[in-house]
Amino acid sequence: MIYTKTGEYAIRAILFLARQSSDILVMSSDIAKKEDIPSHYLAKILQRMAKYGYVDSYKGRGGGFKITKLALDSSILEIVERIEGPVITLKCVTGLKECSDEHPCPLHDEWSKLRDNIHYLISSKSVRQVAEEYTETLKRKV
Amino acid sequence: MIYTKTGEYAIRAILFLARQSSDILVMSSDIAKKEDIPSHYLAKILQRMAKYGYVDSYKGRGGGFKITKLALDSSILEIVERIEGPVITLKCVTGLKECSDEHPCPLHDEWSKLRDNIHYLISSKSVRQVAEEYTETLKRKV
DNA sequence: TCAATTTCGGATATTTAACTCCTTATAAAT
DNA sequence: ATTTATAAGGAGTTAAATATCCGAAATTGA
Repeated sequence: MIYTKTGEYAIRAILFLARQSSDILVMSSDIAKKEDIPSHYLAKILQRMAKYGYVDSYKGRGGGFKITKLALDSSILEIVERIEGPVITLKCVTGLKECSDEHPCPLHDEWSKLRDNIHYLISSKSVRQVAEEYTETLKRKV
Repeated sequence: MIYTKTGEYAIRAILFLARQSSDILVMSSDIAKKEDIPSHYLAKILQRMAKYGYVDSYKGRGGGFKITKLALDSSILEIVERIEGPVITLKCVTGLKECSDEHPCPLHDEWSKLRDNIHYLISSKSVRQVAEEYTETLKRKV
């Protein structure tokens, strides 16, 4: 896996919220049900994301969460790293201690490229873009 | 990270053994010291690798481990997956439940390619090749 | 034969991630 | 006001990964 579960849950929740119309509030428990995420655990994650400014939260009856502009304009990578720390930290796929740009192991350069590609893949589009494109895809398939 | 620590330790140990001359035995504790791996923990991993046939083990005074042909001819991926199970299982970087080849999310195809590339990177060369090429690199740099 | 050394195998401990539960604060509906 | 519904926050539990410890078995050297 490339994220922790916590990070994965965070993204799933954010992308879910990003696909809702901007004026409604969604309850934590609804997201949990729809996305099949442990309810109380997700609640904690949303709580953190509210602190980071990725969602706005409203207490009390009729309350819930909605995504913020900040999150819509952020990349998946940014949000995940905020939640779980650096993504793909392994120095090199060989794990060799001495492996570095100066003393590269045989896989080092290729691995560096791939790692960059992964980071690019999840950072070059905004959450908004990903969500919109995904919605389009689902429509077409019907 | 792309491997668990256990998997990483296993590879480091295997690559270390692959770089030793074929007639000597190396003690678990030596590998641990040289590769900076928790000694007792590594011992367990070597024990498992002995069962899998990746190393031969010799008890008693003067005993230790040496790598087998099987391991030298295996890829890093094969060995890691034997130790820790499938590498990079996450369905997709978006984590979306509905995401699949039929209903691909916007990152799905690119991610599939990258995942294949990673697998190729760590499976197309044998441990022997990687070890030899790395030894060459280290020589040149002196 | 005995002592020393090394792996083996099982048990235990520690750490971290994942998950749950309970109480409080807040807001809306009755 | 009171009830109901929701998030916030703190504490606790479970599970899995990581790490340590110890006695047994095997092998070598004295």
